[in-house]
Formats: sequence, structure tokens, C-alpha cells
Amino acid sequence: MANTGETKRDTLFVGALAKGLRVLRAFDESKPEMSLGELAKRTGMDKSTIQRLANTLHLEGYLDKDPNTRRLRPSHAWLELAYCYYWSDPLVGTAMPKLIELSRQLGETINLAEISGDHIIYVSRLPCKRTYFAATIIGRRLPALSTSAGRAILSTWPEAEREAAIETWPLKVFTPRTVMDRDEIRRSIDETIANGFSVSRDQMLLNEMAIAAPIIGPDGRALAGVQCSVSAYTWDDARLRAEILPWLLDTANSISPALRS
Amino acid sequence: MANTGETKRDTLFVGALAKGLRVLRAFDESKPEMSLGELAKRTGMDKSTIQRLANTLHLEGYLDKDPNTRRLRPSHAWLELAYCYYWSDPLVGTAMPKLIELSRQLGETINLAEISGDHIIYVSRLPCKRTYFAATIIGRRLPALSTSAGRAILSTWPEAEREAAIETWPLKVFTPRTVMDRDEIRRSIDETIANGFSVSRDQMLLNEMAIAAPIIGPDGRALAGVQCSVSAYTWDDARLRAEILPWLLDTANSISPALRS
DNA sequence: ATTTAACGTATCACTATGCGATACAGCACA
DNA sequence: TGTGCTGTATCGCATAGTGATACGTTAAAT
Repeated sequence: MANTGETKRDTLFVGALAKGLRVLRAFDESKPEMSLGELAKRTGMDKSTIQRLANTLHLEGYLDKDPNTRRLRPSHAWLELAYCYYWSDPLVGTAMPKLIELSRQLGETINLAEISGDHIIYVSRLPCKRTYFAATIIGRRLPALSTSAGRAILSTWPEAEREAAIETWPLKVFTPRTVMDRDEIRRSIDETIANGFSVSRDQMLLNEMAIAAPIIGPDGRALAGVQCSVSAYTWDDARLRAEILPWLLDTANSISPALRS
Repeated sequence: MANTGETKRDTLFVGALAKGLRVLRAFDESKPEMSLGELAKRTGMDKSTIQRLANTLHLEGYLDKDPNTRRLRPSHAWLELAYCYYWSDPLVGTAMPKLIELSRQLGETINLAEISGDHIIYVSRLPCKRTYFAATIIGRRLPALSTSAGRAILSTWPEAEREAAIETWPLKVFTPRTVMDRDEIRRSIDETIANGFSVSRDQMLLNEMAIAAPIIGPDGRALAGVQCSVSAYTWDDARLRAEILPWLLDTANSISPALRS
């Protein structure tokens, strides 16, 4: 009745489960481990509630508890879930061997990114050179409009949806050179439509260049992209197009026809 | 009261959350997507219960629902959880750049495995050659006793625990040559104690060889190992020791001292 | 066409179950 | 020895999850 903000939430909604999941989501790169109190503060839930939820998550193997500090951390179960995800994603199975082959050929970092709402998410990463940590691990989400993979994907969408995305999807400053001007992004995507690939630079990290090609589905619409990420210290636009692009396109195109299901 | 099999489960246990988690766990490589009915069968829960739990998981973004078939699949959220895990695991951050460097040097598949109960779990994988799918994705759990990484880890443990592990930890047949004789495993681990590394062959997959070294913690006890996996068609024991082992040991040892926290 | 089955969806009364205030215990820092 | 943190345990109450039942739709079978 006197429910604070929650919308209707009918009888098919299990609040206790949702709260538990929200506890999981409370962990992130800035807070990779927490005490009960911190969790309570962060989630805004009652101390007792957190106690019960955390205890349950611990007993079920989803949270590890440091025997000394009693602080809670994500457990190996979180990795097992990723393992499951991979089996359920039809794209990964067919793409993986080709991505490995590509990374071997080029000797540069190859990523597989999928669209996830208005972000892209890195589903597979094959790092070949040292980069910063976040660039080596899967599951990272980035604003689609700011990434070459996101733009490559969008370039295959019908104009209306594409335009809506360009106008409304979120942008965030990562570097001083992250493009925040939507007109400039539109131009970049228009180029991608014409060329079939997208190049970006300094968007997430200074002196990082990326080139991406869409993996086009049966309906002509891409939901994923193959991306190659290199250092601008040793690469430039011309070399990228000459030495990387042909193989990248080959790989992306060779994955596309396999998407019959 | 008339509770079927469940043990006590005191007042600090949120059954609804636990059930929801059990729904997540119902998905695996053999069942990567399911209908409500299948879920009910598989979890043994009431149809209505599954309906509510699945609906909640869907609304919270943990299950994707195919608009046509209404079947449920793991969502991208499962990958985000893995992303979180990586930030919380102190080992990964220090190990990753060195593993990348190692894989580049050797041009062979490098894995980082951690002990997780009586299994090892692959935390990071850097595939360089085509292998079968399951060998390319993180989160896979394998019986520790059957893997070179598991044996390398165990070799650093105090004798009592080590012996208990050898006697009681589970074994499973993966290939006709998977070793099921615990005495033979004990001998293999004794060798590892003497040499500081472990070699295995044909254990998970025929004609697959693996060599692993422990990453030793501050207390002298390993909880993880670096493993290199190669094809027996192009490698043999002697070459493995000559061309891979030195670098592998270097890498493992260079990670160890960084584990102060 | 008609039947049957299987599935996803919706409703509802009951009470088991999760809620949160409160009190207790252990460990720091002063 | 106090003070303020932790994490842990208890308990009565009413909410919130339960599971039987029923409805509607789709797909295969006759």
C-alpha cells in the first residue's frame, strides 16, 4: 500500500528473488568486495534483509566469505554462469574458431561484441598485446555509439531504428577525445554504411585504435561485430585498412552465413 | 514440518531466493535453453513456482525470452557477473599481463586455473590454436585430480590434505585413457613435488598434452596454476620440457611474489 | 475438420515465509 | 573501560510467495 517507489509488480513477481539478484548486482569494479554493512548501504536494504540474503547467497555458493574479515566476494559460481552463457549463445560456437584463427594471423587483439540494449558487451576477447586490465576481460559493457563495433552493428539497421539510436542512446566521456557530438557520430555511421566497416580512435582509451565489421544475420541486420584493437603508436589508419581490414571482413563474413537456426 | 528432504535451514535462509538461483543452475551445456515446462521438470519445482521465478528472472534481466518460442536462455547479465568476478579476484589482475606475454612467446594455449573445492576452474583462457569449443571458454570446471593444473596445485599442499584429496576427490572418465587409479595419480603428484611442474596427457581429450606449474601463495600453498595445453601430434614430452617449461615456470614464479595483500 | 495434448498465462484463498525491530557478542581504536 | 563498529541471533506479525485450478492459444494427430 504505502509502497515507496516500486511500480505495480503483480503477483507473478517474487520480490525476495529480485532483492537477492540486486545484491549480486551491487558488486562492481569499484566495489569488488563488501561487508554486510556496506551492502546494506549500497542496496538501501535493511540490515536484517541483507543478512538473510547474503547468508542464502553464501550457502548456495554465490558469495565467498573471507574467514577473517567476513567480507563477501563474488564466487567461482559467477564464472560458471558465464560458461553456461557461452553454450546458449549460438554465435559464439561458430565464431570462436574463426576468431582464434584471425588473432593468430594478425597478432593483434580480437574481440567479439554483441549489442545489448544500447550498449555493446564483449562476449569474447583474445588479447595478443598488453593493454589495460578492463580490455582483457569479457562481460564489459560500453556505450554502443562510442565503439567501432557498436557503430558497425548499427550501420546495418533500418534507418528509423538507427536514427533513434543515434539520437537517444547514452554517451559517456571516457577520454578527452570521446566524441559527444551526435552529428559526428551519425557521419561516422554513414561512412560505415558505405564502407562496411568502422574505425575509431581515442574513444575509450587514448592512443587506442579499433576497427570493426558487422556480423550480419539472416535478416540483414547485425547483432554482433568483430573488432580488432591496436595501438596508435605502431599503427595508423592506412596500415589498418591495408593489413587488417581484409582479414577482418573475411572473418566477419564467414561467420554470417553460419547463422542459420 | 512435513518437509521432504531439506535439512533444517534456519530463519536466516531465504527459500525463494535459493529456488531462483537453482533455476539459473538448471541451465548447462546440455540444456542451454528451456521452456517453462522443461524447467519445471528439471528443477522438480511446481509449474506455478517456475512461472513466477522465471518471470522475475526475466524482468530482472537474467533470462532472455525468445519472442516466438517463449523459451528461456541465459542473458548477457551472466557475462556481466563474470566481469565482476574478475575485478574481485586479486590473482587475475596481476596474472593477466604475464599470461598474455607468455602466450605470445609460446604461441600455444595458456590457461589460468584456480582450485574450487575438489575441481579446478578455468579463470582465464588464451587460446592460440584451434581446439574444441569447451577448451576455449572460461568457467569450465574439471576434476582437479585429473588435470595437470590441479596436480600442480595439490603438490604444494601439506601432506595430510594432499593425501585426503587424492583419496576422496572425484574422478570421472573423459577419455579411454583418463587415469582412474589413485595410486598412479599419487605417483604423478609426487613427481610434481620433486620437479615443480606437472605433465599430463590424454586426460580430458585424446592427444591433448598439458603442462602446468603452481602459483604459490605467501603461505607456500598454491591456489592456482598456469597451464599450457598443446597437441600431442606436434609435441612430445622432451620438447615440452625444453621449449615450454622454462617460460612457464618463469611466469608462474613471477606471479607468486605479487600475491601480497 | 475435430480432437487432443502441451504450453504459456492468469486468478485466488491460505498460511508458510520473509520481514525488520531489537538484543547480543566480538573486535577494534582510544 | 568505554565507545563504536562489526557480524550474529531471536521473535511476533502481516506480507508475500505458494500451488491448485482454470483459461486461451498453438501444434500436432486423427
